[in-house]
Amino acid sequence: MRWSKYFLYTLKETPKEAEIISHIYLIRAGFIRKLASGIYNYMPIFLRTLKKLEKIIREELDKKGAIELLMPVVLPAELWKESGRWYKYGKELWRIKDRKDAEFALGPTHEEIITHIVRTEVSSYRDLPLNLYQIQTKVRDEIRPRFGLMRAREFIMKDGYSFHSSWESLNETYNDMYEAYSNIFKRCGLYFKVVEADTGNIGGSDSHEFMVLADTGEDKIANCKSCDYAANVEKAYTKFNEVIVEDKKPLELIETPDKKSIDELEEFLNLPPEKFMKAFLVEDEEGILYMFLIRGDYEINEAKINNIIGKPWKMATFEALKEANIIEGYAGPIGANLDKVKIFVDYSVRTIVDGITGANKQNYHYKGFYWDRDLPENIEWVNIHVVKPADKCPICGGELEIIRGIEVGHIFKLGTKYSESMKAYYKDKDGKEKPFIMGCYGIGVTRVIQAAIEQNHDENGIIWTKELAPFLIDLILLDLKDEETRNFADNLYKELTDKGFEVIYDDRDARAGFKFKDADLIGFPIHIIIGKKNLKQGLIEIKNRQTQERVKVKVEDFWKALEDILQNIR
RNA sequence: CGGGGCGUAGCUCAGCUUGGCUAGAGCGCGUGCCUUGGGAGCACGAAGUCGCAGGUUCAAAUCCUGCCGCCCCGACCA
Repeated sequence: MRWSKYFLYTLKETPKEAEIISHIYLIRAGFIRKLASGIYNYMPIFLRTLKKLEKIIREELDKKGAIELLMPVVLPAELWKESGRWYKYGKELWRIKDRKDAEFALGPTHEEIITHIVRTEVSSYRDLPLNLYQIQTKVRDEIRPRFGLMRAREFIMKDGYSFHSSWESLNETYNDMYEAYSNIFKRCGLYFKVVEADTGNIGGSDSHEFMVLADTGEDKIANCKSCDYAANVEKAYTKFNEVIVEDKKPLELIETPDKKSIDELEEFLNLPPEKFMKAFLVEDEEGILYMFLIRGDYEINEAKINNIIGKPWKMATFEALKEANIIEGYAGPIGANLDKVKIFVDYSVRTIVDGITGANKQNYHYKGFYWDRDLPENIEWVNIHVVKPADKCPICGGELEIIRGIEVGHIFKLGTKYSESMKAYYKDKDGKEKPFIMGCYGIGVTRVIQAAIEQNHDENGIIWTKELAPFLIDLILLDLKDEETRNFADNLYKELTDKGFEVIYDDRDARAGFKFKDADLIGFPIHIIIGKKNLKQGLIEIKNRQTQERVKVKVEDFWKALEDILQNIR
C-alpha cells in the first residue's frame, strides 16, 4: 500500500477526549475516530489489525472444533422475555421498537438466540456436544462508556456457546476453550492472567476471566504471591483462622452516645477496627430484611450480596428495621427480632474476641462480644468481605496482593439456566427429555486490541507484535525527488509485496523526521529506510521498532538481514 | 443516576472575571519560495451559526434561565 494513496491520518496533538495512553495512541495514530460517546469509527488501519486478530481467534477456535455462525443484532423481545432477562437485564439492554410498535433489543450477548436456534435444530444426544461461535458487533447502553474501546457502547465480541448432554462433556469443552483462549492471547503478545470470576448476570457456576495485567485496568484481582491462586476481587476471599478463647468476659452494655460509625467508635473507645462487628442492612424487592455482619476493618462485597439475595435490593427502610427491632447506628444481632431478619455472618467475625457490636438500643453498644458464644442460632456463615492487600491466600495461606487487569475474555459454565427457562430439551439415550447443559465463552475483540496497546507501547507510540501489526513493514522513502533513490525504493516495494510481506510504502512528500515520527507512533514492527546518502554507499537501513535498534546493511545482504530481524521480533 | 469539569476554525487552546472595536493563536489545510535523517522556516490564503433555544441590554462568545453534547470519579461488564 502506498501511503500517499492510503486513508490514514495521524495527529500531532493529544485529543482531549482521551485520558489513558492506549486510547490516546489509537486516536493519534489514526486507528479510531469517535462518532458519539462509546461509539467509534474503525478506520482502515484499525480494520487491518482487527482482521488479523479475528484470524487468530478463528484459527485457535477451529482447532478445537468450534463452528462459526452469525446471528442478528436486532433481536425480538419475545426470546428475552422467555429467559426472563428482558426484565432483569436493566438499562444496558438497548431496547427499540419497530414501526408496528413491536419490541426488540439490540444484542448485548446471545444466550437466548443460540438456545433458540439449538432447541429448534437439535433433538438428540447424538448431535452433542456442539460448540458454536460468532464474531459480531454487540450493543450495550453502558452506564458510563470509558477509555475508548475499553468500555464502548458498540464493540466487537467473539461469543461462543456450547451444548452438552453431560457435565463431563461440558468440562471437556470448557478446558478446550481455556486452552484456546490462552493460545489466542499469547499470540497477541499479551501478558495475562487467568482468574476465578463471579458470574454476574449471565449466570451459571464456574467461571474464569482472562485478565491482561495493566495499571489502568478496570478490574481488581487478588493474586497470591506464593501459589497459583488468583481471583477477581468480586469473587476472592481470604481465610480466617477462627479464634476461640476459654476465658470469656461477660457481655456488657456500654454507653456510646451519638457514636454510630466505626470511625467514631474507634476513636471514642480507643480500639482498633478489628475489634468491631458492623452490620449492613438491606431489604429485597419483596421487603425481606437481611443483616450482613462483618469485622469492622473489612468492606462488604456487593457482588457477593447480589449472589446471596439473588434479586434486586436496596438499603433497609426505617420501617423494616423498626419491625425487626433494630436500631440504625446501633444495629447488631443481639436483641433483634430474628423472625423478621435473615442474618449472614462473614467468616472474619470468627476472629473477634471481646468485641464491640450494636445493642439495638439508642446510644448503646455491647462490649465483650464473642462470636462462638453470642451469635444467635440460625445464622449463615458466608464470605462477603472484600480482600485487602496482605490478606492470606485461601489455598496456600500465602500473602495476597491486589493488582489491576483488563478483562479480555470470560468463560462460564452455564449449566441449564437458559435451557430450562427456554425449554430447550434433547432426547437422551434413555429416551427422556433433558435440558441442554451449556457453557459460554466471550472475548472482547476490540478491547483486546486496545489492551495490546496498553501493554505494548513507549513514549513514541505503539509497539505492535508481528501477529497484530496492521502492516509488518513500513518502507520509508526519503529524498523522493532523487530519481535513482525513488526507483530503488519503488522496486524494493514491489519485491517485498511480491514475496508476500505486508508493506506500507511511505512515499509521501514529507520530511524525514515527519515520517519517522509517524512510523514510531503507529508502531509498525520493521522500518526499512531508503535514503540517498546511504544508498550511494550501497546501504539500506533497517529499524526494529521493538528494540529500537537500527542497522545499516549492504544492499546485497538486505534479505538476509531482514530475515534475521524477523526471527528476532515477537 | 450522584459528584467534578468542559463545549470558540478539522485538532489543541486563548478571549468570558469587569458586556463594546473587524473573534484570536499554534497545529493542520491551499499556493509559492526555501529546506531535506527525528513532527523545519518565511510569505500569502481559505476556513467560525462562539453547542442549541430563550431572556436581560443601545450592545452578548462574555451576564441570566432552560436544554443538548462530551470527558473524569462511583455502581455494571467483553
